[in-house]
Amino acid sequence: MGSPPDISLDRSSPVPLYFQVAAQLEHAIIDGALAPGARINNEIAMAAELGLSRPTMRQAIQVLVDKGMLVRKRGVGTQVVHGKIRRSVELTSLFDDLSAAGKRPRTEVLALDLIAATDEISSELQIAAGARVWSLERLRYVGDEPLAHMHNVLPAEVLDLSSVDLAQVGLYAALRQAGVLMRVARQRIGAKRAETREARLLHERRNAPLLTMQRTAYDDAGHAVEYGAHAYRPDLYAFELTLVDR
Amino acid sequence: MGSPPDISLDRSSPVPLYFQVAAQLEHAIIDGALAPGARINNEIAMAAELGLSRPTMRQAIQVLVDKGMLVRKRGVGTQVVHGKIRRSVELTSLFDDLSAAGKRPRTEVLALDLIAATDEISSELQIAAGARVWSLERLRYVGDEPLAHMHNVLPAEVLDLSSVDLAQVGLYAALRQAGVLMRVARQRIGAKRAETREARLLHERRNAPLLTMQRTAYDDAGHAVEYGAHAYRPDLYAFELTLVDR
DNA sequence: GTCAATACTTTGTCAGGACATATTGACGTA
DNA sequence: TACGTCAATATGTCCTGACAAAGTATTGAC
Repeated sequence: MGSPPDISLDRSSPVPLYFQVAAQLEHAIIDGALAPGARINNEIAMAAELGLSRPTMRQAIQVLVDKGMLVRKRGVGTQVVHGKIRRSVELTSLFDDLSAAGKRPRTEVLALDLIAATDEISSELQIAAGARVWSLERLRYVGDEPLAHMHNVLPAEVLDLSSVDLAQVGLYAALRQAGVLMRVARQRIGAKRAETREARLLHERRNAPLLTMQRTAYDDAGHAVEYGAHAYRPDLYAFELTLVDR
Repeated sequence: MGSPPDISLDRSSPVPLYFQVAAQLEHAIIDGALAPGARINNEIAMAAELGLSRPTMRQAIQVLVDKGMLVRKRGVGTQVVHGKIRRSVELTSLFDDLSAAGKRPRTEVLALDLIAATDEISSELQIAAGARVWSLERLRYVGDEPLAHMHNVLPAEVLDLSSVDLAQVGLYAALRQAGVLMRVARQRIGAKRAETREARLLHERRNAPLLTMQRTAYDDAGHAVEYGAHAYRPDLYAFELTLVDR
């Protein structure tokens, strides 16, 4: 068994105990104090050391199992996953992703219009055909190079996009600021040829391969709040994710 | 509150109670007995009706929350997610996926060799350079059309691939049959141009866009058991996934 | 030395209980 | 009508306790 990392709990904090433990274990893994392949102490002993109940300890460990950082085996114990963990699948925007990766994304708003939803859009967003929606077209740059061409559609009543500085704020951050809690997204990742306009926007040749993603995002009441169709330059972007089989 | 679906429990079954409940709730959602947007009964009442403890009921619901089929809100209740749920992100092979989708996948093995791991392969699989690995190259068809060109590499000691009928059995099924429990995979999805040979294999034009995926899969002890590099025809395949923000 | 049985270890499942927190609706007041 | 307050509702967190199941180590017999 590995020696336990230094975990301290603040019982007066509003942050749940299980979350505090999970966060500190996660740091220990990321910092290397818990090495890949290392066995951590058993959950009964750890719970006793920290003065927690076992289900609380289990819940903390489960958070990291879900992130793919720990694996558990009945009769054996819990081990740090070998190999580099990139990130779990998360419901974040490209702006959030690039920012988190230390890249300074820059956004150019190509068009923002309040339009009537087409049949396709109304079907995706499950709203009445002809309902008012924001249609937002943007280019996202990293450095001097355009990385993504993005078209997003949102029901008008979700938020007033005209009052958001979309060159500075990612779309999802704006939704969060407006109190929209996104909980579920359906996503489809594919590839296509760059058409003439899009190729020009993305500094690629016509017919160059582009990585594509369509997404419909739903809030915590289950209402569709965004439909997006994005195209990315594959030399500048890829979807990296860690899958965990429970 | 919606009326509770008809849930029956077999307490003599080895299947955990929480799993039985989750499965039946899932069927109720898929069959339409629980409509999108519908509120399900509160967890305390449901636990009482089923003669379960509340944590067990919570665990069942959590399974479906993790699958993106239910959303929970404190003070309000638990609701079926609006919108069609495709599937959660799962650690499955393309063969499994296509089979589950009712498509009859056909496989053509192009090459199977026992080779010495290159530096790149040994780095990905975290094995010694020069160690023995299986190198497997295949084409996967749906109907008469090739859908994917796949190259997979596995450490030799994981299983003996030469004794597997890879035209009939998916690679992951073979690993499972050999007792390998895959738990975590790192995946990278991108796009590229089809090179000459690959284009010919996939019945595409040279330089056509292909959807790509590289994957390293780890077993439940954290050992890398597979590295794969796949290319798909984007007209025949896309990655569809449902993200859940917990 | 090998193999089978047993004991030990550790996670998985389940129960019952209590309190905290967020949400919503009803009601009262200005 | 609008706003504030309060109670009811429902999930979120945490605790104690017990048994089951899977994996590993140890021991004894051959």
